[in-house]
Amino acid sequence: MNIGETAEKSGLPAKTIRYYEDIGLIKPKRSANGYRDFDAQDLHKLAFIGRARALGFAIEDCRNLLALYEDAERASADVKRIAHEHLQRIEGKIAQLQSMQDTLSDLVHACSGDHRPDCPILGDLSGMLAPKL
Amino acid sequence: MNIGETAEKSGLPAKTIRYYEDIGLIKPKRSANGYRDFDAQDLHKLAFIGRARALGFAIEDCRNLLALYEDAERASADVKRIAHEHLQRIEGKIAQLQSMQDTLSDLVHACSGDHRPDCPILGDLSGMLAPKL
DNA sequence: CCTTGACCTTCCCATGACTGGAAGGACTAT
DNA sequence: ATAGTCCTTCCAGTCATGGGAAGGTCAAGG
Repeated sequence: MNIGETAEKSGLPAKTIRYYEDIGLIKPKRSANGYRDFDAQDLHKLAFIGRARALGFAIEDCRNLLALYEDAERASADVKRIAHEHLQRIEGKIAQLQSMQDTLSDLVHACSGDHRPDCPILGDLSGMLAPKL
Repeated sequence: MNIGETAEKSGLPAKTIRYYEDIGLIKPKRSANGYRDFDAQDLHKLAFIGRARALGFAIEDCRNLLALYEDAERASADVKRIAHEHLQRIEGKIAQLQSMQDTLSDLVHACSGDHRPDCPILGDLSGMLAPKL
């Protein structure tokens, strides 16, 4: 299977699939003409990576998860640890974004948004207004 | 004021301040010895940028916000539009992260996390288990 | 005057995970 | 033969820095 068909079936862009080969996540065979030749297992791996990426796992996490997936002797504890650490990173990011959201939401609501120059958003950024305690 | 003192007072690393000069956000004077020489206005701008960055605004947003801040004839509507668009991007990111969090949280709880190989996390990633409808 | 150490300068490289594009070879259909 | 689509590699860019090398400047102490 050529890269175009593989891209379509996996849902990943061809560029991304080449990149994954570059960094050693997959190792497709080559046809006589030099084209990459993907088999069902390559496709399965790509779909695995795609789902892991969609859950926000970093590439290195994907590499480790793939290795565990292919290791029949794995301990689920290892998988759980990776996922749990990732979950905590996500929770941290959500908290950070929600803090931004809270402040921004207040500022946007406080801004009249008309032709006049007065603006609490700029006031906050300039440090001239004390933020809420 | 040299860059070290400016970094300390603004809370930004000296590297970052040099970068901000590179991309034209600030234009500090130079002393005879070639050192950057920051005045109160430079420091104020840096603090402004620092606060905007802390709210997640992109550098280009910061540039536009700074220009509006320095324009006495600005319309607050322009500021509000930038902030509102940014707020929507943040809300989108939060929603995306919360969706990941939901799935991951379920998977992590469902994984026994012991020495055995059975793992619903890998099951989900491999596409072998139907996710909840 | 010389040295040490702290500061400053510019320049280039690395990050993460791709994405875009150029230059050129391979295949298919007419 | 030619056109069009696919494939290849390689190089550069993204975003907002951070790290580190090589070298100039300055203030203090001996």
